[in-house]
Amino acid sequence: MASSRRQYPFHLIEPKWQQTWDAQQAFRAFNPGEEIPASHPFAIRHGADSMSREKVAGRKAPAKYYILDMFPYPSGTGLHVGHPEGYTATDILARYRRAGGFNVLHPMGWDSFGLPAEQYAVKTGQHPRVTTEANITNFTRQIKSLGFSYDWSRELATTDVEYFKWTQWIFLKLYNSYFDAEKNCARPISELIENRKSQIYNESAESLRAFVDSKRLAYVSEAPVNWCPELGTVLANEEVIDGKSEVGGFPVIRKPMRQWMLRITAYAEKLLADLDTIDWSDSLKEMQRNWIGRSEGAEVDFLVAGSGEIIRVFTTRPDTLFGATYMVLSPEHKLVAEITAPEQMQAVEDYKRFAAGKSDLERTELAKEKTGVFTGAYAINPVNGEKIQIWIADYVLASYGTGAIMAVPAHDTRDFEFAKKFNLPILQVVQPNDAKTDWQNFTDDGTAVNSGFITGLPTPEAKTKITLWLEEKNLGKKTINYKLRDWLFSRQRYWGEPFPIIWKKDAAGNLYHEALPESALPLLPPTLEDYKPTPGGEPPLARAKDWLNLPDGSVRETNTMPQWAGSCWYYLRYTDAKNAQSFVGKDAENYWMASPDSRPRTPDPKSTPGVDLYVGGTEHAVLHLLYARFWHKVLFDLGHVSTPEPFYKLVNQGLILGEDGQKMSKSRGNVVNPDDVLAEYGADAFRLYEMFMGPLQDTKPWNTRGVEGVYRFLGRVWRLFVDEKSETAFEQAETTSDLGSRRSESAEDHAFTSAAAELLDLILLDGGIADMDATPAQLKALHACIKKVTEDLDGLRFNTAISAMMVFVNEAMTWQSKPLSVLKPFLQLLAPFAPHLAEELWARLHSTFGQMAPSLPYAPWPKFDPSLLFESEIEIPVQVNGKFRDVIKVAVDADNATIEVLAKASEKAQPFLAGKTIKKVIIVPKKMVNLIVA
RNA sequence: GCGCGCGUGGUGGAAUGGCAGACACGCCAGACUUAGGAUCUGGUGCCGAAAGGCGUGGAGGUUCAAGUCCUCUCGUGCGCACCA
Repeated sequence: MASSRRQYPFHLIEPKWQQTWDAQQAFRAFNPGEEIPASHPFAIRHGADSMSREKVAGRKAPAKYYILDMFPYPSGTGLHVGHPEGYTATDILARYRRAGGFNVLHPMGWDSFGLPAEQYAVKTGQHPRVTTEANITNFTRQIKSLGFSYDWSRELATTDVEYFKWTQWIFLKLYNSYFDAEKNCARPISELIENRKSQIYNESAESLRAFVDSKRLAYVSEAPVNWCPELGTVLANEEVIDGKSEVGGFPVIRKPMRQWMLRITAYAEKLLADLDTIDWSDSLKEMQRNWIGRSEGAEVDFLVAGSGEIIRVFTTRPDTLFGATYMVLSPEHKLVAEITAPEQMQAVEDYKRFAAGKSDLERTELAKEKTGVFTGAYAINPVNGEKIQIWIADYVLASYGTGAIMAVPAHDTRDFEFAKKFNLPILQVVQPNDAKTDWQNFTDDGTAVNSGFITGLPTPEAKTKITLWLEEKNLGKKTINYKLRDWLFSRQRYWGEPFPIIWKKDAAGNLYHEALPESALPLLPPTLEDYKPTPGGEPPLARAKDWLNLPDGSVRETNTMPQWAGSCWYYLRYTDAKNAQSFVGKDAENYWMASPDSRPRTPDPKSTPGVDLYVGGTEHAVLHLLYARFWHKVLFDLGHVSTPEPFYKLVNQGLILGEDGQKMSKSRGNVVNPDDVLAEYGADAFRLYEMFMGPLQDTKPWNTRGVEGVYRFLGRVWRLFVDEKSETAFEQAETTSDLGSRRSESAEDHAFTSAAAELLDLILLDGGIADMDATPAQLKALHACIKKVTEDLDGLRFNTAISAMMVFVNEAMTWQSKPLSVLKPFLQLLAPFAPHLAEELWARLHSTFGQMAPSLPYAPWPKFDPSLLFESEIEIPVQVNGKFRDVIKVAVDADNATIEVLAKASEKAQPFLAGKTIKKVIIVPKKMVNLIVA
C-alpha cells in the first residue's frame, strides 16, 4: 500500500465514473436500424435517428470507426502489464474518434478455448467451462478497472455455444466449397458436382465422392503429421518450433495420421498479393511473405536410365540445367524403391530408416553435415543426354516442390557441400560478372557458360530461353512453388469445437465422411468424467460412447478444431454479436466492415476499410493473422462478407520488459501486476504511463519510477483545478470515514460510490478559475497543445502527445487566473488518456459555474486555430560556416536583406567573422541563416 | 547463412536535412516544513575557471548544413532457416 500521500483521490473518482459509464451504457455502439435512446449521449450528439437504415444507406449516418484489440486467452494468472498496453492505445483512439464524431466500434471478448483449462481438467476433473468462466470473470474485473470504453454489450467468448455454433457453420462452408482455379475463387461444392455429372455419365457414387472429397477446402488427409506425445495431440507446422511444441517445448515426432486439413494453399497467391493493399508494418508483411514463400522456377522431367520412370524436379535455376551433375531424391520419394539397383538396396533401406528415425529437431541440428547414399540408378539430363547418378539424401525435403532435385554443385551451396563430401563432379555453367569472383559455389546471377544454346546469356534471359525450350520439347514448364502448406486443422482434444461431421461405411465397407446439416448446429461436446485421451490413444471425445455412436450406425468425428478457429472470425461477430439467425447480419457487417470514410489510406486509397485499426502482439504475425485472412477471403468469395481483407491497418505493440530489462517471467520474479500498480497510482496514471514509456511499437522496460512521474503530472493537473484548503478539509473528512483505506471492489459497489461522491463534493475549485477572456499567451499555450495532441494521436505518437500536455500544465501552473475557455478544451485533450480525472474535473467545472455538463466522451474534439499560434517576431539561428553561433530576433516577414544585416551584426558571431571575408550567405526563410567565410 | 528493425546523456526517450537531448526519471542545490520518500524554485550531455572545444556505435561520402540521406563496418534485437 502507498506510504505516501495520494496525489489526488483517484480511488474515489475512478469507481464513480466507471459506474456512471456503465449505467448510461455510454460506449454502446449502435448498428444500422437500431433505435437509439434519446437520452444516450450518442443520440444527443448525432440525433436519435442517426443510425436509421435510410441514413446509413444514404451515407448520412456518422462514419464508422472499428478499432479492435486482439482478444486475450483468459489465463488463470490474470492480466499482466503487456495486455493493457495495446488496450490503452486503442481506448485512447476510440475515445478520440468518438469525440471526432465517429460511430466507434470498440469491443472486447475472449479467446477461451485452449489447452491450460483442459490440462487442469485432466488433473482435477473440473470441467474446462468452469475454469474458463472463473478466469473470464477475473479478466473482466481487471480490464474494467482500467476504465476502457468497450461496448460490453457485444462481449463474446469463443466457447459460447451461440458463438461456436457459427464457427462450426463456417467449417461447413469450407467443407462444402472448393477452389475454382479458373474463376480464382471459392465456389459451392454443388457447382462442382453439377459440372462433374455433366461431364461423366453414370459415375459411381463412390467414385464421385472420392473426386468431390479431394477438392473440398476442408478435406481429410492421411499424411504424416506433427504428433506431440506429451500434449497428446497433433500440431500445425506453425506450432512447431525447432522440432518442439510451441506450447510447452515438448518433443514432436512425425507420424502418419488421418487428419482434417484446410486448403489454405489455394489462397497462397491472393494472401500474398493482397498484402499490398493493407497498411501493415513492412516487417510483418515480410514475415507473411516469407511464410507463404513464393518462388518462381520450372519443373523439369528427367528420364531414369533403363526404365520408363520419370523424375520431376523443381528448380528456380533452370539456366543451370547443363551443370546438373547428379540428382537427389528425398528418402521418402515414392520412386526410391523402384529405381534402386539391387546392390544398393541394403544401403538405401538403411539410410531411409536412419532418416525416418531422426526427429525434426535432429534434422535441423545435424544440418551442418550432409548425408546420403547412391541408389545405383542413373538419370538422363534432358538438355545434353548425360548420364548422371541418382542419390537419396535428407537435405531434400519430401514436402517441398516435387521432393526431388537436380543438383548443380557449382552454383548451389547445399549441392556444393554434398558433391565435395561424396566426390561428385562439379561443372561450371555460370560465370560471375566480376572476373575476380570464384565460380565455385557462386549462386548469384551471372552469364551462362558451357551451356549449349544458352551460353553467353545473362541469367534472367537464360532462364526464360531454356524454360521456353523445355516447354516446346514437353520436358518441363514454368512453375510457381510455395512453402506454405495446407493447414492441419484437427486436434485430439476435448476443449475445442467438435467437427459437425459423421463417418459412415459404404457398401464395400470403406469409411467415408458426411457433414451434418446446418440445422443440427450447434453440435455440443459430450459431458465427460475423464478428459484424458482413451487408453487406445483416441481423442477424449471417443470416451463418450452414447455421443459417439449414432442410431444408424454412423460415428461422430472425435477430433476438435484448433484454438485458431474461434479467432478467425470473432471480429466479424462483434459487428452483430447477438444475431441468432446468421453468423452476422448483412447490414451490420456491411456498415462496420465496408463503409468507407474520408481518411486517407496509404498503400491503396481504394483499399477496403475492414477493421480500421487492429492492435496486438507480433506473436500472431503468421498464425492468427494468416488464418483469419484466409477464412475471410473464403467468406468473401462465397458472398458472406463485403471485403477481401479483414484488417486494414495493423499495429504490433512492443513487448514490455521487466525492470531488469529482461522478458517478464514468473521464474525471473520480475512480473509487474497491474492490480498492484492500480492500487497505488490509479488507473489513469497506469494508462498514462503505459503510453508515456515510449513509442507503442517499441520494446521497452517497465520502470515504476516512471509511473510516479506521470502520477505527479496528474497530481499537478488536479492542483491546477482545485482549491488546496478545501482539499485539506476533504482529507480530514475522509480519514473519519472508512473510504480512505478501502478501494471499491467493483463498479457495482454503489454504497461506496455514493459515499465517495459525497466526500468529493467537499472539494472546491481553485479561486483563480473564472469565466473570463483568455490572454493571447494562454490561448497560444492551449492551441499549441491542441495541435500537437491531435497530430500525435493521428500518428499514434502517444508519448509525445502526453509530453505536450505536460508542457501545457507546467505553464498553466504559473497562471494567476485560469479562464474556463482554456481549461475546458484542455480537459477534452486529457480525457482519452486519463478519462476518470478528466470527467471529474469536467463535471466540477460545469457545476461550479451552474452549467450543464455535456457528455465528455461525446463532446466535439477541440480544433486548433493557427492564427492564435502566429508569431510576429521569431528567433532564427545564425551559423558561421555551418556552426551555430547566435540567435537573432527578426520579424516573421523580414526580407533576406534584413536578416543578412542582422546576422552579420549578431554579437556572438563577431569573433568568427573578424578579419574574414563573407563569401556566401545562405538564408532559409524563417529557418536559419548561414554565413560562409573564407 | 538470409531477411527486417534498432544503436542519441546516468535512465526511458524527443528532434518536416536547419539551435541535438523536448518531456519524464534520477541526481545536485535551495524554499516551505516538526519531518520529507509531499510540494515548489533553480541546475543537470562531456571537457573547461571562462572563452570555447567535443559530442547521436565506428570509418568514409553527399550537402552551405547530417542523429536524419548514401557506402562500408561493428554491435544488438526479431523473424526465417537444407524451401532447390
